[in-house]
Amino acid sequence: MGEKMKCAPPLSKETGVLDVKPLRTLSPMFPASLGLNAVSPPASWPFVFVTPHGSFTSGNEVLFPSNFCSLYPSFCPNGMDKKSIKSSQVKKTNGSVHDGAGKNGNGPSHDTVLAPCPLRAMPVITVLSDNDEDLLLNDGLSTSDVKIEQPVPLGSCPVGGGEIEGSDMKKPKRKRFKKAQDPELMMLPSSSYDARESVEAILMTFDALRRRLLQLEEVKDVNKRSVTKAGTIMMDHDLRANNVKRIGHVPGIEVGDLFYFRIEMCLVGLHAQSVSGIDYMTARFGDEDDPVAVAVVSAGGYENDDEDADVLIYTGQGGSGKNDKKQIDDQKLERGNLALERSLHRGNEIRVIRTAKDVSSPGSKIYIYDGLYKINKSWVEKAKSGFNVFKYKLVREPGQPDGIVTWKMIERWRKDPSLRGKVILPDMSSGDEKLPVCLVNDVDDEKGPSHFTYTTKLHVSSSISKTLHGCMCHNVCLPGDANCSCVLLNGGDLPYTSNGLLVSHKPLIYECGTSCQCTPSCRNRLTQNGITHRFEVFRTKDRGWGLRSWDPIRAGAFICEYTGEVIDKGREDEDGENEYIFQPTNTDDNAFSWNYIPELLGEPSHPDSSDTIKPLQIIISAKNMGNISRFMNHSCSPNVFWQAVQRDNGDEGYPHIVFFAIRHIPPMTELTYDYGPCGDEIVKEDVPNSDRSRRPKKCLCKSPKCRGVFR
DNA sequence: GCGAGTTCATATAA
DNA sequence: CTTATATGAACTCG
Repeated sequence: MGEKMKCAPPLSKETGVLDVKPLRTLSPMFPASLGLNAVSPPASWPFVFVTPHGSFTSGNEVLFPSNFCSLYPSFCPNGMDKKSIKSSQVKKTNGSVHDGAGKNGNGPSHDTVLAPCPLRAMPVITVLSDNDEDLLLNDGLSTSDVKIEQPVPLGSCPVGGGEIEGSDMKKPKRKRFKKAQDPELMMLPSSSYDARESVEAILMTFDALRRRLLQLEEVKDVNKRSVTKAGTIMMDHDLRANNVKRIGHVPGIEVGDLFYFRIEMCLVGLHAQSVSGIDYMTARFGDEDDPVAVAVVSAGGYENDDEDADVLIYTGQGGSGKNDKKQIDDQKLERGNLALERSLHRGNEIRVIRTAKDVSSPGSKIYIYDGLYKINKSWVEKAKSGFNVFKYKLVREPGQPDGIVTWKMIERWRKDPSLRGKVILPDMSSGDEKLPVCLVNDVDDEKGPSHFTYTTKLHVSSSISKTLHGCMCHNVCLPGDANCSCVLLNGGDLPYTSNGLLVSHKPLIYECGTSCQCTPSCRNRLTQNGITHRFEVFRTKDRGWGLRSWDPIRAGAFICEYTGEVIDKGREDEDGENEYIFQPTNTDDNAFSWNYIPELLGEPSHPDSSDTIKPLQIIISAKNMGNISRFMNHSCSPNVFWQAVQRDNGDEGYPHIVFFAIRHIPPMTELTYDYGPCGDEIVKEDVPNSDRSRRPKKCLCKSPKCRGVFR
């Protein structure tokens, strides 16, 4: 796309000189999207990826592009050849015992040379059972206490520097599922946090790709296949995690994790079947091989709703007609049914994925990982059709975090909000929001936050210019409409999908405003129409009040706007310490790593980087008036990011600040965003008076990537 | 607005 | 390498 950024390099206010920000190595927004955590790659080198481990098999020489080191000196350690850096050694230690934690100096340290590698060969965390699998399977039949995660050997990493593939790229050979016994795969462990990071990065990349494909499909009249297309692209590029089937816990995946498509569970190794409900593998028990089930997807939704949430009655597969779901034959004891039967005898753990209806998009389902179960008994039943079906009773293993129980609990609250309990205020907004926002305290005796006025509006001082743009669309703005001035302002596309998801993070998004002709139902008015999730402000254990949602929040979904009063620079702390300040930081180029990778679609890489982004002047104080966003806490591993949206005035330094979900967020998970790094200048130099309110505070986010302090 | 039916997909085991 | 299988996903129709 030939979109041109109109932003000039920023002028420093004090000197009037070009204000060139030094490149930062902090990753304020996204811990590691595909390993791009340390730097954003230069546009001319789009296919550079950095493994979160920094470990490569010995003998693999990885080459930097010629300009790489000059652009990112922090990446190229002194004394190393600029063009060719031999990565740190990875010992292949067949059979040796690892502690599996990586925290005791066993894993790669942060000083390890991070060597970039072409995308196709991006090392994906792959998880193995211990090489002594026989022992594990017989000893309690659980691998859940063994966490050995490894990057796959970079066999396909081309030596000689990554050739950039364009749209004419050949279909790469897809890697098959690996056998857990393969000694090739026995390598050093790394921390389980790396696995989490990898899983999140894979899911983020998939969904960004999917949203972009959806956006393209709306304009061109092509086959509507964004989900499968995005999935195929991910698979073809080996952008996946846990590509080794295993019994029990899958590293990087936690009970309660959400998925919107079956392919998402394939990509992260939770459930390898794209359609079938029973995932199984042949495992070795002593000197016998036996097929056992490793994961099942319960597609039945809540049909056994009143039953014990820890029990699942699962029906076997097979016996149904070709294009028909009806039984036309007895089920046979083969494939998945056989595996489930063997699992009953072997007593192995089986991952269970339950489904719920997605209320925000009727007809589609949400998949919820509900943890490990074991089969308790099995029997054959005559179905309504008169044919035999297999039934299996699965019972949840004790001691796991809540999964589907939380969903069922919220379902009850929704019908009768009094069941929520510990409610201080049923609606903090007193009806101003479209949905009530309750204030709850499950933790201590605090009766609520100090007084403020709830407002859903941004209160702007009159000095801000009000020149408005406006489109002439009659009903609603349509994707690809070259006559819509709002589409053009947004670079040729509507920024949101038809179901209200942000496609890509942008320096600035132009929504339709008061001078646009389109109706309020125009999709380009997403964030001005108010909240769409049922939120609660709750008491945290150690960080005051926080924000979370009863509803699941999908990646890219609009959460809320930062409302309050726009204040002049230098007046942030006029009446003492002000913890309710929003001030945009211009150092978050990592926000753009949330976006899809253009090269995967054969598009040129986008020039969205810090030097094209005009810094925003706006400072918002929510001290005296504000909404739910004033309760959102800081995290160094956030699940929410902010986005500037132009809507009702012409001054691009004073946009609205709105929040979107980075990834799928399960119900009752605290929402957090990154308040931005402490500028070095603030930490090192004396804090000027005008910056007293921005004094660095000790961070309690507990993220492994925690920077220790925030503003 | 829904449920049934249709079409076109896909990852994996065998 | 090919083929059969499956509690898919998105759409159309009544």
